[in-house]
Amino acid sequence: MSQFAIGQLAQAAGVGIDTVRYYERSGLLKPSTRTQSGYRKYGQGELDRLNFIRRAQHLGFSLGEISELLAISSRGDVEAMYQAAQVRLHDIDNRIAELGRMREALSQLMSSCPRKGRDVDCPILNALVQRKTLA
Amino acid sequence: MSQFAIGQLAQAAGVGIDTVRYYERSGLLKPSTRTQSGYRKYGQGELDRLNFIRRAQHLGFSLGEISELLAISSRGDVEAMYQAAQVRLHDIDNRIAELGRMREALSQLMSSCPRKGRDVDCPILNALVQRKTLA
DNA sequence: CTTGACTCTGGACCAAGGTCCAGGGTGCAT
DNA sequence: ATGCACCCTGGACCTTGGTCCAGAGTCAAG
Repeated sequence: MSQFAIGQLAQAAGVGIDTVRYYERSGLLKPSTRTQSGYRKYGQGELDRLNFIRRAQHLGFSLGEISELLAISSRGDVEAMYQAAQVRLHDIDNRIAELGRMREALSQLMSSCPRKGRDVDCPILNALVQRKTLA
Repeated sequence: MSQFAIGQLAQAAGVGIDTVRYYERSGLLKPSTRTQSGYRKYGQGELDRLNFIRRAQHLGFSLGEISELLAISSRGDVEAMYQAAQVRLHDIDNRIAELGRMREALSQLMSSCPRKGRDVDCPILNALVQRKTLA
């Protein structure tokens, strides 16, 4: 009978107590029972669920998405899981592409910056001030 | 004498009026003058500055960083500008790397997902539930 | 002179994901 | 039986970059 108080659960999952309560408010994780005095009690299933949430977050899912993932998971719906992963993957790709464009623009400006001399010779400054636009 | 009211300035830069006032609150952009009745008046310099802010944002700088960039720019400090760009570039690289790790983990899980059949055969589900850990 | 568009201020509100606090109650060990 | 660690609730607060609102004042045209 592995039963945890909220502090033990939080520690076991490496999160803060307030985070656990926040997840509960968000509808992601509720205690399996409460004691007469109102203390939350969690079992192994809740710890698994909490770890699931953390791992999904690590893959970049938002809490809202994770809520859906948990429902999908509880249905064992493999196809839906795959679809959700695909949506996530596309989003990650978009973000990488956007950052790549920033990176490109910035490094391009930097590569032609003399790093000394007058401001009018600095392409970074020029690009931002639009004295002459290089990017 | 190109003088703009806030609405004209906002429109010229393609931002909202509230955004201009927000930048003012944030110490980024203040009107060159005010009319007797308190209306903000902006000149070409302020429009340039606002465009600078927007372009820097587009390169991924935060408003706090942009505040520094503006100071650097007004000093014409090319070296500092380059340094700031470099810091930004590293941050972008870090974010790209992090997203790349997510992408890798996710696509790896997806590639070995049969997309049908029982949940125990879905590596995505398994990774999240830690039924067996694949990632 | 009136109408309508514009602007003013101060402050509230939004997303997301927490984090912290006060003022109390509980559980366990000594 | 008392001290200390733990837990409860409800709500406020944080960050970032805005967005929206009410209630009031202003400007330009007709």
